[in-house]
Amino acid sequence: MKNVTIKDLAKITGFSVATISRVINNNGRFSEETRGKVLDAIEKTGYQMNYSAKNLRMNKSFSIGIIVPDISNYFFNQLVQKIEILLFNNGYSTIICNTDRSIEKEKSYIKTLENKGVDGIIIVSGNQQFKFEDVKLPYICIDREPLNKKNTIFISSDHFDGGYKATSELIKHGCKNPAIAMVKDRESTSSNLRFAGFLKALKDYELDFNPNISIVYLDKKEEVNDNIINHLQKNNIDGLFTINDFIAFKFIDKLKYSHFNIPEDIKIIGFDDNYFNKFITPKLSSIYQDLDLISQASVDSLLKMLDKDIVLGQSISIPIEVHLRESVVKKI
Amino acid sequence: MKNVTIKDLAKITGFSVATISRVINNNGRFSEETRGKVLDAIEKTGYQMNYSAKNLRMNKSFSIGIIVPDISNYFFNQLVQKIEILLFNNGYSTIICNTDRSIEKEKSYIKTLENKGVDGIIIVSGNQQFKFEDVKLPYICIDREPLNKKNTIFISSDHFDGGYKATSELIKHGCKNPAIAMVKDRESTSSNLRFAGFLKALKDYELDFNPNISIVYLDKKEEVNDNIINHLQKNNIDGLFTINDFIAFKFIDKLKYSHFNIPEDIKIIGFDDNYFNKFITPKLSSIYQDLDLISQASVDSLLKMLDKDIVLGQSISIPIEVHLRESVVKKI
DNA sequence: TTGTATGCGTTATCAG
DNA sequence: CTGATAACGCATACAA
Repeated sequence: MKNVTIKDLAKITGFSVATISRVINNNGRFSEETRGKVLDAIEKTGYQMNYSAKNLRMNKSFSIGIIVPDISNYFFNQLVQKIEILLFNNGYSTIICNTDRSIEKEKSYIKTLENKGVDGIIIVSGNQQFKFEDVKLPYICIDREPLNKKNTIFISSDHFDGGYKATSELIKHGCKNPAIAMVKDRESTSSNLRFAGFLKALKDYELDFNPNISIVYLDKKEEVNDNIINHLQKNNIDGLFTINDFIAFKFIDKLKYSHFNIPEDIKIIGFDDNYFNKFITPKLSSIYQDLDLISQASVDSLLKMLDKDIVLGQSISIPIEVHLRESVVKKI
Repeated sequence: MKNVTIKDLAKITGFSVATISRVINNNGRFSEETRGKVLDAIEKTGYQMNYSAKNLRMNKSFSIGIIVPDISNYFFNQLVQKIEILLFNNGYSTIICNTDRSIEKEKSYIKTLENKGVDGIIIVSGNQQFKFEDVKLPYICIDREPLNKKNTIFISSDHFDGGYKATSELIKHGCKNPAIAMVKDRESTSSNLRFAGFLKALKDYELDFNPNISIVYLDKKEEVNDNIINHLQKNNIDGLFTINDFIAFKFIDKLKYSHFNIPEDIKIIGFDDNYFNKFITPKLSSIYQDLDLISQASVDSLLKMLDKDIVLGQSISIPIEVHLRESVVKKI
């Protein structure tokens, strides 16, 4: 059964393909009667638009690429899912590219995406080193501040505020010697800002900052080993702001086999507010990022960008929320 | 800067577009010398294939739709991610459709996918009622047994074995009165088989089955409420096989506020082996599904199907594994 | 308000 | 081994 085309519709209705096309796209002018007849024919034949032809003709592909460091991470996979749905509802397909935090992969993916003819790209977080000077497609950045903001939109949670509030909560609940746990050599706009927020809180509450003590570095595999636990013990760390929830999970798990009690001896707060925070023991406090707002803003901006209907160079900041649970306050 | 096309390459090299096309696709015959020249020109110009044109001409789209009941579910989102990567590596884009377990949405998505011109569809789990008689595209089924297997491939973990082994482990570890927890009115091939495995285990170990006691139904929101806990208490349920890990999480959370201790008073085992099982207290036992094998088999089958290089009607069964943890055995 | 004709970039057929 | 050309389905400039 051959697919029916506008040519067939033309034959059936007696109009020309041009008129059919106009009715379908609702542009140009035609009589109501014509519209009715064409719509009838479409109904009867089950006509379906051939998007390859349309795309070729209009030089569009109705697909968007999204570049993300690590799709197994809660925040990223939620974000991708939400963006995917929003784009789908706008008629776009989403092509997901997982870089494994490798700059080479990122570059190669961007090439592939250009090659595939996507209409635009959403770049999520990732290593700061890579510049986008040579990306010709419209793109927006989530959580990674581009060096040159002139021709893009930058969307991000207020990570500085998140780091600040996370640390402040630890201090307000009695921590005299809080530390931050982060991954060695993993630089990103968002983690840098969270760290800056951490520092600012220490300063505002007049606590000392000693980089050798107050920063707990994990290796790339994010392993929490005995050395790290010893470090906490030796230096009387009584509060821990982990750069994300997943790392907090690993600390909580490891600390079960130590002399630390949470939150009595050490309080912990993470970032992202993973769905499972409520199900671990103790329930994990965290900084909540509004995934719905972020994805909505991203898709809106990108689609407007495609329509050249937006001023470039903007930065959009999404507020965070503190979600306090047992890992900081026993009774909640 | 206009995109360079094979026409430009033809002009540059002095060959015809036909020859250029042959070299690019490596079909037909041409001299090594020709190939070299063309490849040079491609290199120099940075030529990129226009897939819309190719797709139009070849009546292909190099995109695949995947229909999934609930992307927020661990098993489904992992599966989708893995399939997405495999397809991408084969040059295909993936269009993800989340049905929210609604048959209407499912039907409408299938229409949209046909409309978008995808080359094939992967259908994951979902309600059994829907028939695929009218799906014209090639499709494969994961975890949902199609009524008519003649023109598809059916891929699934061995859910019966999973249900059997989960229940057997409870019994072997001392449960005299195990129950199964499942969602009311959510019929799927996989949950039916898990349930069948549960029944078979009871029978083999000569335990009674009383549907009013041994089946714990949750409502669609999967809420574990006080009534349910009372039911466990009143009927001396000492083992619980939950139809997935997520429901197990909710039980574990709720049971913390009851007189039950896990695993002393009641043992729990789930299904899917969620990544977070290791991080909750007690660590959750589960039936592990091999997501890599499932996704690999699915993509392989579908791609072969597109090449008409596979015998239809096959069923592929993927073995499961029991992962025992603290929720069944205290020391592991 | 409608029709005609052209071209988007590619592949495939046929002829040389 | 290579070239000329038609065709894929659609949108649009221009003509009527």
